[in-house]
Order: sequence, then C-alpha cells, then structure tokens
Amino acid sequence: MKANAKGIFEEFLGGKGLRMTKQRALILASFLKKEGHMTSEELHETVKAKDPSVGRATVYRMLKLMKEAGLAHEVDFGEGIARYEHKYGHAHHDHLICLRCGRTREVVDEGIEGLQEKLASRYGFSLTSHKMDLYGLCPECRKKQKK
Amino acid sequence: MKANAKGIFEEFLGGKGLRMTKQRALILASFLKKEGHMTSEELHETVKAKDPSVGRATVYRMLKLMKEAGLAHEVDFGEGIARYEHKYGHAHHDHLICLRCGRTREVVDEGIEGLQEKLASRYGFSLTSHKMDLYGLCPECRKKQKK
DNA sequence: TTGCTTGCAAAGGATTTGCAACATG
DNA sequence: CATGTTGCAAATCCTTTGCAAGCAA
Repeated sequence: MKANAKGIFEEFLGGKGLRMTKQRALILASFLKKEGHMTSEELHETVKAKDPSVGRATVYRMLKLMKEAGLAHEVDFGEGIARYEHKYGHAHHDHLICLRCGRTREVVDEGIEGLQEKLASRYGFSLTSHKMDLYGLCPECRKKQKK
Repeated sequence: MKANAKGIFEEFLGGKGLRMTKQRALILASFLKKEGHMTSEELHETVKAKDPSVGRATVYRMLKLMKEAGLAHEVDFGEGIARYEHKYGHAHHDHLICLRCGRTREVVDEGIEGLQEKLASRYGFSLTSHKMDLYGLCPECRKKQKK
C-alpha cells in the first residue's frame, strides 16, 4: 500500500515532467506513515529526524504536490494553521472534534451523505465535495467535566 | 433590528467595563448593513467610506468583540482569510458554495441536523456546534458549463 | 481625572518565493 | 547537459500588539 502510493505519486510526477528525489520520497513516506491530522511543522519534524538537512519550504512544496496528486487532503479545525491527512486508502469521512482535548474521530453517516445530495439538488446545485466538522466533548472529557 | 443589535452590543460592553465609541458604532452599523460573508478588509473599506480615519486594527478588534458579543460569526471557506457573517437575526445555517463563481447560499436541513446529533451520540460525544459546507456548482454555473 | 480606545507602525506566525548551488533523467 | 529541485533567507499575507496621544464616563 505504501509502495503503491509511491507509484501513484511517481506517475503523477512523470505526467507533469517533474522528478522524484530523495527528499520527496522521504517526505511522502513520512507522511503516509503517520496517522492523524498533521501540520506542516509536525511533518517537517518527522522528516528531519531522518534527514536534518531537509528544509521547511520543501515540505510545504511537497504538501502542495501531494494535494494535487490526490494523496493528501487539507483540513482546517479553525486553529489558523493547515492540517493534512492522507487520502490514500482513506475513504471520505467527516470529523468529530473534542473542544477540550482536541482529539478527533473520523466518521461517516450514509444518511447524512444522502440528505446532503438532496439538499443541494433542491437548490439546483450539483455537489462536488463537502466538509462537515462536528464540535463537542468526547466521552472522556464529558466524564471529567462532571467531577 | 439594527437599533436593537446596537443595544445588545452596548449591554455587552457595559458588562465588561468597556465603552461605546463613534468608531465602534460605525463599524457595528456597517457590519449589520452589509449582507453576506465579508472579510475584515471589505468591512474596513465600507467603514472608511464613512470615516477614512478608522484604522484596520480597530476593525479587527471590533470583529473580535462582536464575536464575543454573539453578534458575529466567523466562517472559513478555505481561502486563507477569515470571513464574518452577522448572527443577529440569523438562525444557525450551513453553506452551499459555488466553486466557480463563489456565490454562497445559506441552508438548513432539519433531517441532517437530527442525524448529526445521533451520529455524535453514537460515539459518546455531546455536540456543541458544527459546521457543514457543501461545495459544488450553482445552477447558473452549471448552465454555462454545458455551453 | 482615570483608564479604555485609537491609529500607526512594528511585530508575529504561517506560507511562499527568489536565487545560486545541486541533482536527476 | 538541460531542467527541475533544494535550502536558505527574504518576502508576503493576514492578524495582533506596543505605545503615545486622544476621548468617554
């Protein structure tokens, strides 16, 4: 699966006359290995652990490329920084976000997905994508809250 | 309605030992008058048309106050800039956004709202708020697309 | 008066870009 | 070898902050 994602990315690069480099391979591998919603800085740290010479600009440039290649997805939890999650092998999903501890859960509800389509077509829109983030308290934080 | 919103804001200010000033009154009125999702800069322009001496920092500071007072709501359509819509007299709603022309529509679907609660409680979360933005093509842009 | 407010400019934080040196196909 | 690529630092963009002067209560 990891090798395959790399294959997809190389094909993407080839199609645009771009090249695979050791920095790109390292960043891609690091990105795929880590789960969750990481910031550019977190990814840069992970990459630097393997090769301290990689600069942050390269990480930003790769993030943009991976987004174009369809391997990364940008999310925004209202913190004023971009976060990325990998799309490869991850189906579409929405987020449940704890306002206290920041933990997130990926969720999907077919019923909601269906109603979104209906809602859009009611207004004559054709839907391309959507984002839905639900904010609240996770079970653990609700417990602490009561004490 | 406008006068009333001003009343709400003055009460909010009073409760915090803050003062009403002519800049604040002007920014509030300009904010309420304009519909849609405006950026800080757009609001600043509107305000400057009435009083060119108002600085952008004051607009940013007011936006934060209006948010605290519950009169403004920050939204983010992924452009890297904050947009604000007024909450006063506007019930909760989600957005339908045209990817081509940028037009937005405010929508609500009770069915979706209900399923969101169910989805959250299925994971033990208590819900505080949510945001849902649907991206696609509006009826006008779909027509143009076909030609 | 007291101390909240303002405008300005400087500071900040995240992300982008120019450039000379370097590596890939 | 011709071009893409890199790291660095400088530059941007949006937003926040420090400060001296100004104004509301």
